Amino acid sequence: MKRKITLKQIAKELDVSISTVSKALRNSIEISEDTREKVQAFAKLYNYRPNNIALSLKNRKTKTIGVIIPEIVHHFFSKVIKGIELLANTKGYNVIVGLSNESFDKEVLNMEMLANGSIDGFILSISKETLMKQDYHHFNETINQGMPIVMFDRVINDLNCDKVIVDDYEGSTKAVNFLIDKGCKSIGLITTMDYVSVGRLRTQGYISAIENQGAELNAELILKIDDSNTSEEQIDILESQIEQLFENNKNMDGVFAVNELYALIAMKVARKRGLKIPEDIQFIGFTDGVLSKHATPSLTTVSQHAQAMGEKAASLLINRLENEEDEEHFEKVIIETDLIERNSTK
Amino acid sequence: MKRKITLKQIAKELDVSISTVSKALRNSIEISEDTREKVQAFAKLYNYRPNNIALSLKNRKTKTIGVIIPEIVHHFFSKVIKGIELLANTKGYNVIVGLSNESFDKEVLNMEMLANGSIDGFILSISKETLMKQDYHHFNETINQGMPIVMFDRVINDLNCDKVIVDDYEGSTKAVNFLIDKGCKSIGLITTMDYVSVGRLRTQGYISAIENQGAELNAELILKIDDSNTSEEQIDILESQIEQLFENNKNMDGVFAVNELYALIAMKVARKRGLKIPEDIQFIGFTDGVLSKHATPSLTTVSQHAQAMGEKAASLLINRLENEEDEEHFEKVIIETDLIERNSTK
DNA sequence: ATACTGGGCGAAAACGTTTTCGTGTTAACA
DNA sequence: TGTTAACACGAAAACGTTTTCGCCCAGTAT
Repeated sequence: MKRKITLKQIAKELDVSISTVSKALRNSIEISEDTREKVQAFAKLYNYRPNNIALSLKNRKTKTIGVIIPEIVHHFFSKVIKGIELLANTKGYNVIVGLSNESFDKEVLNMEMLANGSIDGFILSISKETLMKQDYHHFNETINQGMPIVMFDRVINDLNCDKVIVDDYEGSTKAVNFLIDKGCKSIGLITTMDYVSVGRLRTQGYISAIENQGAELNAELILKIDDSNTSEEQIDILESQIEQLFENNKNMDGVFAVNELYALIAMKVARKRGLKIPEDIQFIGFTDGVLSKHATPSLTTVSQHAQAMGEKAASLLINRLENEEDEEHFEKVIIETDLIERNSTK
Repeated sequence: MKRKITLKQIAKELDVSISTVSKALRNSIEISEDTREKVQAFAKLYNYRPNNIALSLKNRKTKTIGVIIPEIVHHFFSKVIKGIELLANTKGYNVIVGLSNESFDKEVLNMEMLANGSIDGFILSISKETLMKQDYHHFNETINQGMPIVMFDRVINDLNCDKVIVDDYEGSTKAVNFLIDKGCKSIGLITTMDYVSVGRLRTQGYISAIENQGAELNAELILKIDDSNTSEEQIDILESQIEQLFENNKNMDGVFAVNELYALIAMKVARKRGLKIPEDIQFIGFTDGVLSKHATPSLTTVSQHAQAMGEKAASLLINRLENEEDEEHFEKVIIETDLIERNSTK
């Protein structure tokens, strides 16, 4: 077991100075061709690679991006990571992942762990608990220390950082309008509580689509789920709430859900009640997960282009890291949504 | 924007030496109480945190684990990462993620990027291309340089590292026996090509369960899918292959699939052919993804306990990193599978 | 013979820590 | 008063790089 070789060892072995070795390896013209070749041959033989940590210390940059997300077992987030990793890799960056588990404390802890020199910048999506507490001091402190942040999906507006979001509002109106075009007269909405900004925006999109149609808004048709405690076995509760929604709106012939799970459960309830999809009732979800694609019937959905979001976020961050120029001017990139038609709509 | 403060700056400000500051902050008795308090107060005021990179360089350890996986948009792998992250975090370690995308070259590249000091050890699952080429030099080199590796799920046996695997063989026999117990007389198998070790083992489990029953093995009942080109739109091909399987075995009344997607598509085909699930034909998949849980009908499945695998892998690695003693003796941990009964079986 | 020029190389600083080993001052003791 | 011990602190090395600057020597010009 031979440990990795260092410049110092090469220098000693070849009886030259460390500086000479370093310069020779970097093909400096200061060094004679003879010495250069000798050093390079030796280095190659021993498979020399510069130590990253030493380089990081010297250059005061790590070429590493910190990513903090609420959850990784989640199609959307893992796809974003994929996008980040893909782009980061092409630019020679590594990606270090921290999970907040939707917890404020873990989010803060994770950021503190990474902000002490381990990374050059953050890409993150805010945890639900943080959104609820509205305590953003850790973001501000990080930014004030000169470490750039790029937020995606769950962002807060008045913060000095770049943001990448999906056009939730527009995506929702698109979906609801689509249902209306397909003949739906009574469209239900299954959404989250308002503190999750994406839930709020999607709700607003629904509302404006309905109102633009000249139809009056029926509060009975809107179901707001409290998913703050993310326990797996509240799925039963979810199902009974949706059951209730159907019970209260017997003539409901369309449902827009802000995520695919809600949509799937709703379809299940509809089926139980003997409704045919999409003949009697149509469904659209929001997100581009696997569930939608392989559900029966497959679910028409508003695609968020998660991977593109990740790539864009990484690209924004790396740009900011490598061009110090454009300080004080922050971008807010909006990723367009697409409506993917499948079999849950006519 | 004030950059992070260093020992040197504190020393200058308080007119003491760097060593004094360092010792004062670590509560060394060498330093008088007066000075200690003064330094600590100042440090607290300016929110001093030691620079991780400098510490890494000094200690020659980074407290960071490198994870290389073939794909992250995948329930199994993301759950493993979750387990790794969870355990690593409690031990003060960070996790840096690299994706091989099932490509040999990217796997090698990613490992090289990280093996130069950025991390203390690897946790990885081998890419399909690497398995096919059977070129493991990069693993051996890494190990020879004194950097420990823990492999999970897709492992190779004759390598000096710890391994965490799921008992694929036993899981499969369990599943097939379950189908037999439930009255299935003609059980189909949908599996992958043999070079994917987990596919091979699961196939063997199927075979031995059938043979143990005294039944003769019918090659017609076994469908091996070539998923080496992982293009999304070969799903149609997949479907038609499964269609063929049904066509060739009209009396098939049970199907065991080595992953949940195969099982779902098979259920879809069965439904198209007018078969009722589970009355006419029963299904079991392998994996614990979301699809199984929310499919219609929900899929009985062999659960792999992915998160537990991740935790175990991280724990093995960290143990090895922190106790230099037990070199040369490597563990192979087997995670038991569980059969989760849902509605695709009687 | 003297003064330049420049090629080839090494010493040293710097990045931010921790830690070992002095060293100077003071108080106590003989 | 002289020796010693304890106390409080600082200098410096080390981790592995890169880079600036200076030095030596040979060759060329004067």
